[in-house]
Amino acid sequence: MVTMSDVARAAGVSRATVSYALRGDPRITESTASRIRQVAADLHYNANLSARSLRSGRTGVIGVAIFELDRPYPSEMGAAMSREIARRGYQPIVQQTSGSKDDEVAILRKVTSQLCDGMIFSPAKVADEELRSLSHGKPMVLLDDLSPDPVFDSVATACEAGAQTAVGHLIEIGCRHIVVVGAPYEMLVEDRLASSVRGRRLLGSLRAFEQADIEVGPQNFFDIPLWTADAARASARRMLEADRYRGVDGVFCLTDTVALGFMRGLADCGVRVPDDLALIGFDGIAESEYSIPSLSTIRTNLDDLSRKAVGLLIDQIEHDGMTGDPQRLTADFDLVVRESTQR
Amino acid sequence: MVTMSDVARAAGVSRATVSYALRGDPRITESTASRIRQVAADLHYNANLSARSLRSGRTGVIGVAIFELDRPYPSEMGAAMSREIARRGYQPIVQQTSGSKDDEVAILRKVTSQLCDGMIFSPAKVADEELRSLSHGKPMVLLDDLSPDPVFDSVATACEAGAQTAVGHLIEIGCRHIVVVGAPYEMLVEDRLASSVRGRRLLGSLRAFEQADIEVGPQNFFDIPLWTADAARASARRMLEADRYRGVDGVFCLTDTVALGFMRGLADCGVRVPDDLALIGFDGIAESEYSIPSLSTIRTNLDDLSRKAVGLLIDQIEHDGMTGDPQRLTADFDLVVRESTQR
DNA sequence: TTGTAGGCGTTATCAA
DNA sequence: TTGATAACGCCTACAA
Repeated sequence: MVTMSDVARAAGVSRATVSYALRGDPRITESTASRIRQVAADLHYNANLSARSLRSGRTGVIGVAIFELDRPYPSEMGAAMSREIARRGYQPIVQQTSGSKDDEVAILRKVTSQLCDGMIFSPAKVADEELRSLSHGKPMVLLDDLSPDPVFDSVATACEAGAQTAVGHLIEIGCRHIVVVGAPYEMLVEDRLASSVRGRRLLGSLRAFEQADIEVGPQNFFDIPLWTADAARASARRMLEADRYRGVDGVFCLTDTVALGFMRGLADCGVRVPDDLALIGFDGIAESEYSIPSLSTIRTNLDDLSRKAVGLLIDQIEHDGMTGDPQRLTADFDLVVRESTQR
Repeated sequence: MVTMSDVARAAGVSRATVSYALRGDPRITESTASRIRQVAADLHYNANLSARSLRSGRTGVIGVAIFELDRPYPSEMGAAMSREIARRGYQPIVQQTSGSKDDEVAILRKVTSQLCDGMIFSPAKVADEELRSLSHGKPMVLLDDLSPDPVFDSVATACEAGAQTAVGHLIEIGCRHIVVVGAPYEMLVEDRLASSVRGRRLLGSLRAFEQADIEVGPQNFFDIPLWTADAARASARRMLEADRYRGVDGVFCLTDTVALGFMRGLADCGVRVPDDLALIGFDGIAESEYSIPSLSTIRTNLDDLSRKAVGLLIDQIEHDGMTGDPQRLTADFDLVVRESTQR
């Protein structure tokens, strides 16, 4: 390994001079500095991150922890975050939490507080208070943290407004019996506070029903065991066969992945979209554009989400922590109308 | 921050003893060790990775650099690698190279050689020799590195055998005019050595044609500008309108993403799959199971790929470098027959 | 404008 | 079985 001392020796200066020169400190003359840069390049010198970090407490790395790397929405989000982090001059690293609490904790302990100057984190299992102690004061921005008593800055997707728009769209194109797929009716009662993404999207749906003076009951909600394409596909038949859902002509799936799985399940049963039934999703994943039929959806603007999240985080990093109360921003979204709701 | 000294003081022992105890060194009595672990836990002590790494040269982190985080195949691969790395007791981090050479180089210089004990890397733009110097002797395993003169251990997808199986399947179900989408006919001549994934898949296709005594020409190959769903979708119409491809009844797309985009493009033109035209892809991404119609494909076994790649890498890490010549393994695959080739 | 020196938290080598 | 001590490579006051 070639160290700073090697560069210093080769350039005939001291280690300190090399350090200053490479970091662009103005006190070193340009001629000396450029000679040193040349020597460093010739020797393939690379500053040792561990040493620098040990000494300065900075690594220039920002971490992004997402749920599952192999699901479309989280991975598109991770990609957008990575691009924005790089654009802001930091090195992005991505990790998957797999939704297990142990993984979340391990990542926080080992990686965040060690390798990263800050972290963008989407907490699934770890509570806000625990996060605070795990973060050891390191800057952190949360995604879709809906806890009533936030500890960190956060950015949320527009769950309520988006869901309201989705269901509103179904109503507008003339659907008479609309079902929201992905959460049970009972949840409306239990989680009226809507401290989860599911709850928030449910709430937004309810708003749309209320606004159109549509009375809702269990027949307007259909739960599935997991938000996966598999579960959604299998569930479609169950819904079609249930008396309660007879005559459904419009479905809002709480995510695009669920929508695509559900659409596939409908195809398995010979139900045509949009002819027999209109379908809309939520997220705006890439596949929604290429599916047959293409899927209408509420598209979260991931560039906007990333800009907001990374912006908040870098503010914290560069100003030594949060200034004032935790902020909560919301990402832009738009309604994308495609074939699946074309009547 | 709570350091080792704090733990040592609180436990009434020296720093060295703490270090040994926490790392399970047998020379510390179990009673002392467990007392120290208790104290460390009480104080929420976390070993400082930078310091540990500076001193020992190990971080316990393995990096995975993939092309694009938001494309299905790379992201599924990243997820599988992450799981395998974690299973082997290391911390996985993932980075996207975006296919730009600068990004690849930056990641190698800043992250690999610094934060990671080793790296799994899929080189797009950087040549083997350059990699060697960038890696600074750090363990590395490459994916789909087909250079004739390998420098690193690598794992490849079964491009040739897979493509041969795919085209063979189309022939078997009775297709008479088969087109390979994703590379031009001319490439067959230019790249007979097949030092790229594209070339290898082309070569495999050719084998299948030869084996069935089918003469091939430009009418059996159709190039698209990029391996994206977008480009594939737009290209479908162009192919259907070209004289040369009149009467096509079977298509092998060089990746699933291309296949799904192409299928969408066929739908745009009113061509039905599989009735008018059978279609098969390559990779085995999750969406291929849920598309309408579902997509037949050559599925790369990502668990097998990960086990092989991570296995090779950890061998290098734990035995201080490669032993002997670079190895080249190949991942298992299987043919998955679905609706798109059901006749 | 450049050099000297001390220390960041850990691990490894000794010595006790 | 444990403890003192010297690195690891870099950064930064401070001295020259």
